[in-house]
Amino acid sequence: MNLLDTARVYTGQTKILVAVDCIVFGFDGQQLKLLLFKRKVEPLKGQWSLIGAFIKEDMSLDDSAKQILLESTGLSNVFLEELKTYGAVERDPGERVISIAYYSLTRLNELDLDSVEEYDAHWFGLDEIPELILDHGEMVQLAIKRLREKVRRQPIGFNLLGERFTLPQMQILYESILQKELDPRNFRKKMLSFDILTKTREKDKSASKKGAFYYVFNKEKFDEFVANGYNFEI
Amino acid sequence: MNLLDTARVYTGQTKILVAVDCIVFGFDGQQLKLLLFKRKVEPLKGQWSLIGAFIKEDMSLDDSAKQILLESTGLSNVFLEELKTYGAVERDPGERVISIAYYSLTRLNELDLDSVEEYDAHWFGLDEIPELILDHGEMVQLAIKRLREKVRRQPIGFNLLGERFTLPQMQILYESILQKELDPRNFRKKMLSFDILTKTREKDKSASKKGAFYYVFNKEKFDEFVANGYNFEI
DNA sequence: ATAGATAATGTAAATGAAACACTTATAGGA
DNA sequence: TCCTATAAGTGTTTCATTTACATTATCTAT
Repeated sequence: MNLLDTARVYTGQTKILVAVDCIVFGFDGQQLKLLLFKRKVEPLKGQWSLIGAFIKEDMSLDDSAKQILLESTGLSNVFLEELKTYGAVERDPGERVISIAYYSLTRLNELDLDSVEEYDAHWFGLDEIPELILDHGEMVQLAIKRLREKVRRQPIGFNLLGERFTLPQMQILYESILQKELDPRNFRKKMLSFDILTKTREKDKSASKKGAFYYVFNKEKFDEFVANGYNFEI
Repeated sequence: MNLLDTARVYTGQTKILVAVDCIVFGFDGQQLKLLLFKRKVEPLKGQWSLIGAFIKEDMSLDDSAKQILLESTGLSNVFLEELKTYGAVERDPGERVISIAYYSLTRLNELDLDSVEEYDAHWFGLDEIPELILDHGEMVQLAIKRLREKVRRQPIGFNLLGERFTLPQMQILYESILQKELDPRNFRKKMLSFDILTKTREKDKSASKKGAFYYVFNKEKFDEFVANGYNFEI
């Protein structure tokens, strides 16, 4: 009997544990960071891990991911996207688990610190990520790669910044994601050319005496931009 | 009790049916086609569907997808990549099923026609795709979108052509994927500039009296190309 | 008043993409 | 065998985009 002979016959099929794991990125103004958790249960208790949970009978994958994020960080309405599904037979030593990895971009300063502490979490710079359980390290590396690709095509950087931000802040963010220095003149020119930022009259003076003007993301213009089939290369 | 309190406690968790569905693309020399199957079992028997099967206990997702493809088309060693995982609670009326969609690019002329016929399959042009069961239509649309993006960045076109091919054939393929006409001078210039094609001495005379030279894909040069961090915009 | 530090700005050169038309090779029929 | 029809093959110019690069402006603190 081969695979297809039994296709779509529901009874007698193997059911499997399914989990969602979240790769949570945040930006602290200097560098891109990753939120990791100390695993609380056996096996592998005490080791660093992504946050995740099993899928419940009555919840979709996307909703599960959203809820995990809400419970662990207090954040909702964040950028959250499926990364890849991991389904090697022996990937979890406890029992077979298929895991759908999601990655999210969060505003680090809006985080609910109580939630985070409750779960024994810690932010790590990308160059100081500890060894992770199972295939979580692989998930993280793929997420970083995907983020680098995506940030060049879509303006997802806003998800990592606060409501308002300065162009120098934004440049630092892009530099920390792409891991390379960008020319400030070219960066500003390009970023402003999309015409999706609105300059405010206030300045952020925390980083310099002169101060840098705050900008806000202009959703209406962005929606037009998307409708016209955007191209957002940095 | 919230989601995270129970995270990674294996016992007592809900197990779920998990399936793999394959979107199979092929190119017949004129247009890009999609392989669809008449569903053989209830519910929804007789309707058009992607080919798929439930995951067995002892097989990874990737291997399941490979095997499905092998059984239904006789093809192995084809381009096969995860597309997205579909996990809405009510997506399957029979019972909850989480499905990992894969898409593959095959050489239509190498297909095992017996296998295909045995499964009541049919090739459809992208403009004549019938209504599909469940969320398979959505999967197909996403796969087409992904293919269009991907073909601009990676030389996956080779997977849809035979061992050897002419540049006009290749241009038709790209035009049928991207759904727009390309300038033959610019296309050839660009394609040859990657330096991953080797010209042979034979010509294909089926399409013209003059005949077009066959080229073959040069894997060594391509590997160099990849190693240097390619960029394959068409 | 000045020094120090970051923000803000423009232009020229190089590269890459797009637009465009004619010549070449061959088979098949006159 | 010569002519015709048909698709294959080829270069150049224009335009747009990207990269490289240096100075002035603004403000605070001393």
